[in-house]
Amino acid sequence: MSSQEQLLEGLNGPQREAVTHGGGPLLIVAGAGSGKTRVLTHRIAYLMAARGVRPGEILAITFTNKAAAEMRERIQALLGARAAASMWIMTFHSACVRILRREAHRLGYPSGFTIYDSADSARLMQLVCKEMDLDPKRFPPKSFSAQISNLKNELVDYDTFAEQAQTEQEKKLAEAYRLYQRRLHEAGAMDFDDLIMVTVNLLQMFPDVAEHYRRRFRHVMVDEYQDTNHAQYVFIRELVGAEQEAPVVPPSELCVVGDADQSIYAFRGATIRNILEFERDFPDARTILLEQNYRSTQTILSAANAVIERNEGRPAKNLWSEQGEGTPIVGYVADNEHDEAAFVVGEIDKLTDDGAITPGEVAVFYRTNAQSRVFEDVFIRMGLPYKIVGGVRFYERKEIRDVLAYLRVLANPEDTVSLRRIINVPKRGIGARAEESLELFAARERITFAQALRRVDEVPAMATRSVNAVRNFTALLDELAALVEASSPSQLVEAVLDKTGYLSELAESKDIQDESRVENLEEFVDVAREFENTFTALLEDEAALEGEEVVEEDAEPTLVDFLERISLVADTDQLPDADDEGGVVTLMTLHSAKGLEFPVVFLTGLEDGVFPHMRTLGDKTQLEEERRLAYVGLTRAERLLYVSRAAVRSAWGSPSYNPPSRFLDEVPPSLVDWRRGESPVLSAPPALRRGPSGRSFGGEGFGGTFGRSRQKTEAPTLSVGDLVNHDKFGMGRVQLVDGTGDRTKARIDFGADIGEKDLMVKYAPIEKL
DNA sequence: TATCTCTAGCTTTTT
DNA sequence: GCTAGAGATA
Repeated sequence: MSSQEQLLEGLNGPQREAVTHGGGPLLIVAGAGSGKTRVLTHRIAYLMAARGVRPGEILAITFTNKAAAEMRERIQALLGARAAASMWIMTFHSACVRILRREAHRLGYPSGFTIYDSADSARLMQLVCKEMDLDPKRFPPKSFSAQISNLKNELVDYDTFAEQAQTEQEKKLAEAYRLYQRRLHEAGAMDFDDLIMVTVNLLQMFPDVAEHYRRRFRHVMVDEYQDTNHAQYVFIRELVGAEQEAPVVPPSELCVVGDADQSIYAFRGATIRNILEFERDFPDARTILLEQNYRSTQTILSAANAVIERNEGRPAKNLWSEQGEGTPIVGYVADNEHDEAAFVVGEIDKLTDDGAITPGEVAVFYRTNAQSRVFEDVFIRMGLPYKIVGGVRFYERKEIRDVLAYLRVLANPEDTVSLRRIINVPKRGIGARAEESLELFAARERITFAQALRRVDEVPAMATRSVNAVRNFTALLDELAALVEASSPSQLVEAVLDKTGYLSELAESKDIQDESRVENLEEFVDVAREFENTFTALLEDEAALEGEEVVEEDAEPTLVDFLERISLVADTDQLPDADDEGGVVTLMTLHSAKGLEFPVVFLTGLEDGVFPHMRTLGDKTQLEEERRLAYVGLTRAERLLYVSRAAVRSAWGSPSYNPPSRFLDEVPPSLVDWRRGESPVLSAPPALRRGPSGRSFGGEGFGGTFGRSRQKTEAPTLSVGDLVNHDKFGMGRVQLVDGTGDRTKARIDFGADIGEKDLMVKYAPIEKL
């Protein structure tokens, strides 16, 4: 059998077609569990075996590092490490950074530009708003950040936006956008959204750059295409060169894979449009449907199909399985979240005791990270091994960010946000006052903050003590900067910890928290060492591969390489690794669950207000996204699926009585075996019940009359334009009413001080005037 | 200038 | 129930 035949063996009809299709653009609509990654990797292998494509000509783009790592692994298994090493298999952001490092100088960025994550960019926006003297109540920096991020995802630059700005809000936003962008550029920094947008700009402004990458990447593949936003879509289009009039290089072959039903990132700009309109965007496109599911039992698929069918206007798709009916779904109604966690742990205990299941085969899903705490408590108490994916990330810890800020300043002295973060950390007597003087001086002299530091003697009204403190600080930076050339990243980390006195300050502290900080910093040094080892190995691989080209004599990883790795590979993405014996139970949010599969899945917190999330209840579009999220969760399960909810759950410190999730109602009852169908807690008198916000419905606590529950009798019927009075916010006017019955939501404008609020009419303490 | 205390707002989800 | 930022106090 030829190697080509081997590659096609075991694939079903549509899968084969997808692997062998050549020529025009290809859209693979891949239902959950339909062997999408298998098709992608086999397609790549087939391209090489049957069509003589070189690995260097292949670009495969994913959304998460997790997905990229998995694909690389599977390609390695198929084609060997050498071939895998010279392919670009990476996230959108990594691919763009790689292009930008080479080309961004054309737009005035240093090649070692800093990458600002959301926290950094929020900080910069705060500085910008302060500089503009904006009232944070009326113009919240956070909201500005969010809006600018949206604009960038739509490829709207500040000039374009300024032209169309009408209201005062928009005009201020336009101004903030411009200043923000200027500060970024001055700092030699880009935020996450810039990485995509600037790359697009580059490809559009410099034909030679576009041509270079078009020549290189003859085959472009995009995974999770339903999650692309507009900027990413244009990036792909430019890279492929689909729309040229008279192409110098013929368009590259494009192959995208996606499933509109699994689009769960619309909230950050992803548009299903891209997948729905693929055939219009790329003429001569071919679409192949993969509908056979190899993962789950028919019971699980039927449940998932029944739920997702409630979404309107989706192209019909019917997942089917040959795995048989399997076991019914197990349902459980707990009294509260502790009870729910205890049930989950109890079930896992039973399953693993029987020996039928190992902990590593079990996953517990929840909607928000906050829900993980209870599970963690119970897992620890019961001695069940577990692992939480996501949550508070290592690199978001204060001490790590502090050290990182030092490293970034060493790599890029103009990086203002980082510089200002560490200017007085550890405390060295440069307070808010001194910082402000420096800022003022910089503004007046039209120089950057970093330059102002160097001219501290000229700053007026600066205390001698402060001047000395600043001098010592710059001397410290210079001392560290002198080490950069000759040191590895890990040595630099150690030097920073030592010479700044950061470590000794923590070591002397009596605070127990600081002990774990020291440990985290030690771990960080290890991370740096680990990075050096793997990086050097990788470089050698690549060098060996491109044999005829110049082999770099010193394949030492630089500080910039290290920082980039940390910005883009947010966590040492802990995939559940099948290698270690038995493994541990995986706990994660539904979002991080995408792309994974487990024999046993617990889907928890199925309550209206939790999942679907409170903020989505009144909005049909958002609710449909929640439903897709439910679909993703349900389809992760291979053999055994549990669904559970809690009658009471404490949120914001006080209990809230949530109704069952509507998604539960959408699962055909015949598929669910309710271990416990209701909770006695539900029969508590209404006066004792509390709404999601913790306010009691009726009178105050026990004193209230049962009959006076606001739940049924007092929810006012509102229409747009009504005047209302709110216990806390005062008078307001109804702007918008949405939803029906208990789920009615109203947007009410309470005037300039408070602004608009979206309130659940049923729960909010409002009366109609 | 540094530290303590209080309060508001907060929880989606990720690169 | 927690945290970041504001304001008060030493």
